Amino acid sequence: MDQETTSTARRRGTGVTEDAIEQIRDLVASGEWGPGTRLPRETDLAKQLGLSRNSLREAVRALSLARVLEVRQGDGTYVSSLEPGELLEPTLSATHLLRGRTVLELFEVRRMLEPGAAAMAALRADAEVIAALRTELDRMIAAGNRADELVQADAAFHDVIARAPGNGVLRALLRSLSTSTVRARLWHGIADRGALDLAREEHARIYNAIAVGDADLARAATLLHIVTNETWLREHLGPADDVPLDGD
Amino acid sequence: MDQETTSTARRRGTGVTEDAIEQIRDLVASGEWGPGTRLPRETDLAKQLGLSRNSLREAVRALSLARVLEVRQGDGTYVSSLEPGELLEPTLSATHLLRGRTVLELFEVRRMLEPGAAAMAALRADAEVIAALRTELDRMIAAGNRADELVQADAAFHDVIARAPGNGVLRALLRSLSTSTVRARLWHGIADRGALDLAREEHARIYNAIAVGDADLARAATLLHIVTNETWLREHLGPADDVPLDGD
DNA sequence: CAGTATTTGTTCGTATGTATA
DNA sequence: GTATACATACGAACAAATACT
Repeated sequence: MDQETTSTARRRGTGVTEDAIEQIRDLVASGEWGPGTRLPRETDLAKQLGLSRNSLREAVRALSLARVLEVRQGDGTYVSSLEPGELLEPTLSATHLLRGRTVLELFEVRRMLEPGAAAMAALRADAEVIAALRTELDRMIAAGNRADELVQADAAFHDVIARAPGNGVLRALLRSLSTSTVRARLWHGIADRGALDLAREEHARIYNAIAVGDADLARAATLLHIVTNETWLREHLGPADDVPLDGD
Repeated sequence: MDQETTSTARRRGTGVTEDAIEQIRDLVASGEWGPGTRLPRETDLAKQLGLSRNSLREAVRALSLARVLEVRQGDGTYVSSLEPGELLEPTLSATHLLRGRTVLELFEVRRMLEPGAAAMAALRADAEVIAALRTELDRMIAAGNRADELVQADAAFHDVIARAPGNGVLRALLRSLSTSTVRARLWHGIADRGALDLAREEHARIYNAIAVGDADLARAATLLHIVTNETWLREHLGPADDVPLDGD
C-alpha cells in the first residue's frame, strides 16, 4: 500500500505531520471540533489520520504551542477555548523575538492603538477601572526605584487600559506590543537618568483624564507617554541592534 | 485583580520537550542563535539538550510552525529570518480560528489601525503605491461579480495600504485582522445585495484621497469603508455565532 | 483510601526519502 | 552516478500522570 499524497507542490506543507496539522486545524476552523472538544486518543487519531503516533504527536505538540489544542497528560487532548486571549498568546512570544528597528515598529503600532483604548476607557469612566488604575499608580509610587516592581505596576496599569474597551483582540495585541524585555529596558533607562518622577507624572495624567471621563485628554496623555518612551528607545537602541536595511 | 499568568497552577511547561522549546527559544532570543543560524543536526542537538531525538523533533516541529525555525529536509534546520512578516504569520492562522463576536473585535481593531495607515500612505503619496492601488482598483472593476477575483483584488488593495507606512509589524497585523474567510463572506454579501458599485466607489475614494496626498480624507474614507463592512457583518452574523456574553 | 484502567510522555531501533557535493 | 549527510517516518516498549471504581 503506497500512501501517495495528493501530488501537492513540493512547497511548504508536504509530509504527513504537516498534513495532520492542517487537517486538525480545519476540523477546528469548520466548527466540527468546537472549544473544549475532546480528541480521540493518540493511537486512534493516528490511525484515523493515517500516520504513526510519533508523527501525530509532532502535529499535536505544534498545535499545542499555538494554543489551538491543550494536552493534559493522563487525561486527554482537548480543543482550547479559542478565545482571543488564548489564540493570540503566541503573538506575545513572537514579538519577544523581534529586535532592532522592529522593536520601534512595535511602538509605532502601539501608538496607533493605546491612545484609542485610553479614550474608550475614559468614555466609560468605569469605577472599577478607575480604582484599578489608582492601585497600580500607587504601587508605582511606592515602588521607589525598584525596577522589577516598577515594571510590574507599569504593565498592570497599561493592561487595565487595554482591557477597558472590552475587546479581547485589542487587549491581546496591546500585550504583545509591549514586551517585558523592552519594558524593563525602559524603566532602567528612566531610573538611570533620574526621570522617575516624570514617568509617574505621565501615568498620573492618564489616570486623571480617565477618572474625569475626558476622552480627548486621555488620548493625548497616552500618546505623549508612549512617544516619550519611543523617543528614548530610538536614541538608545544599541548600534548592534541597528541592523542595516538591505533593499527589498 | 490579575487572573491568569504568574501562578503555576496548571503545570504548563514541564517535560523535556517543553524544556527544549524554551531552551531553543532562549538561545534565539538572546541572540546567540541569530537569523539564519544553522542548528546542530538532530542527533547532536538531542544529545546536547539531553533528550531523545523524537522528543526533540516535537520541539523543533512546534517552533517550525511558530516560524522561529525553518527545517529543510536533507539539508538542516535553521533559525528563521525573525522578521515581523515571518514571526507574525502564525497570528494570521490564529485569527482564522476566531468566531462569533470575536470576528467583530478584529474589525474594531482594524478600524483603529488602517485609517492611520492610509493617512500615512497619503502623506508620502508614493508613485509606486498609487500605481499599485490603481492596478488593484482596475482589477476590482474588471472582476465583474466573480467573488474570488474580487476578494483577491480587495486583499491586494488593502495590503498596498498596509505596507505603505514601511512598518512590518503593522503590515502583518493588518493582514491578520482581515482573514480571507471573512473577506469572502463580505464580498458574497456585497454581491447578493447588489452593492458592488458602492463597494468599488468606496475603494475609489480611498484611492483618490491617497493619490492627491490628502491624509485626512484618506483616513476618513478608509474609516467609512471599514465601518460599512463592519456594520453589515454585525447584522449578518449567524445567530449560532452570537455567543451570549457572560460577565467576567 | 486504595488499586486499576486509561492516556499522554519518552525513549530506542530501524528503514526511507531528499538534498548536496 | 555515487556517496554522504540529513531529515522523515514507523513500530514497539516502558514511564508518568490522571481518572475511575
